[in-house]
Amino acid sequence: MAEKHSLAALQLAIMQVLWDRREATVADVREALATHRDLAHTTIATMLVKLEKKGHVTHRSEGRAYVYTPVLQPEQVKSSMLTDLMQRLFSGDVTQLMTHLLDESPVTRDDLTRLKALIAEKEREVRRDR
Amino acid sequence: MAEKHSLAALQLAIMQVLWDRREATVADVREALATHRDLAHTTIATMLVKLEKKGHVTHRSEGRAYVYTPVLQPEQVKSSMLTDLMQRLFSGDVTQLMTHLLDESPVTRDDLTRLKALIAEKEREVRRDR
DNA sequence: ACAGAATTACTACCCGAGTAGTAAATTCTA
DNA sequence: TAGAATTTACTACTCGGGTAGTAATTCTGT
Repeated sequence: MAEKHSLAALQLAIMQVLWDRREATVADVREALATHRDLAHTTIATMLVKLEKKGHVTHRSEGRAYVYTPVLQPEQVKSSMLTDLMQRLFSGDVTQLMTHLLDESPVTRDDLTRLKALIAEKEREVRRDR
Repeated sequence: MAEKHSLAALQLAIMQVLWDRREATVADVREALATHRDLAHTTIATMLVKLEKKGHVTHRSEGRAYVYTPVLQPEQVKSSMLTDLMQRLFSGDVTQLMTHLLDESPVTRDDLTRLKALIAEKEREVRRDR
């Protein structure tokens, strides 16, 4: 039962950093995002507090600074968000989503090859699991 | 060039109604959503005003009431939102998205069969188009 | 013609994301 | 050890989604 783990843009960006490094201080996060956006130190700090309030991260003290760690795995959050969108846009129907994707986004020959491989793999799994 | 046509939950629900019926009054929308949620007439009205301000709908007067029509096709909006999420979650990589989908969501044997068909179809298209 | 129903216009709130300043505490450094 | 730098705590503000009340207007049935 996928919970409501949806995150908005900046919050997700912050989580990505935490997932990447397994843990990070405010300064770390800020620096990691610096290439894209120059945010105030306090902005990141505020966001981390909010993320902690929502249960997405925890922190421990280390010297003067807080070291934040993610609580959930990226897969969980991504699943949650994807499922959410799939629900809203395609009534939760995977096939519909895929159809749309194949029709409306630029899919290369390579992508198709990879997809076929993925599906073959998945078929083997399904067969094995039952 | 997918613009920023993202819509939040209620706004999307309203658009779905408009797409379904091609046009609708506030009362129509309200009634259509009534099974799920009992919103005040004015809530829908406010939302439609906001949607109009964003360019998602237009209206014409018909008697005492406004008849609203969608400006964009559902595919455009869905593409935009899906692309958006794909960007944020999977750096815009279709294959990654698909992989995640196959790994983390409940995909039935039937789904797989349908997907294979879709891909075969798409391959024919790609071959033809070049 | 008029009471009542329907409808839009306007206003107001709450909430969470995002953004950041200021104050206070802590730590580093010359 | 005094001053500079770092960092958290607290506060505040904007913006958009969501929600709806009240007022004004317009129809509609009797």
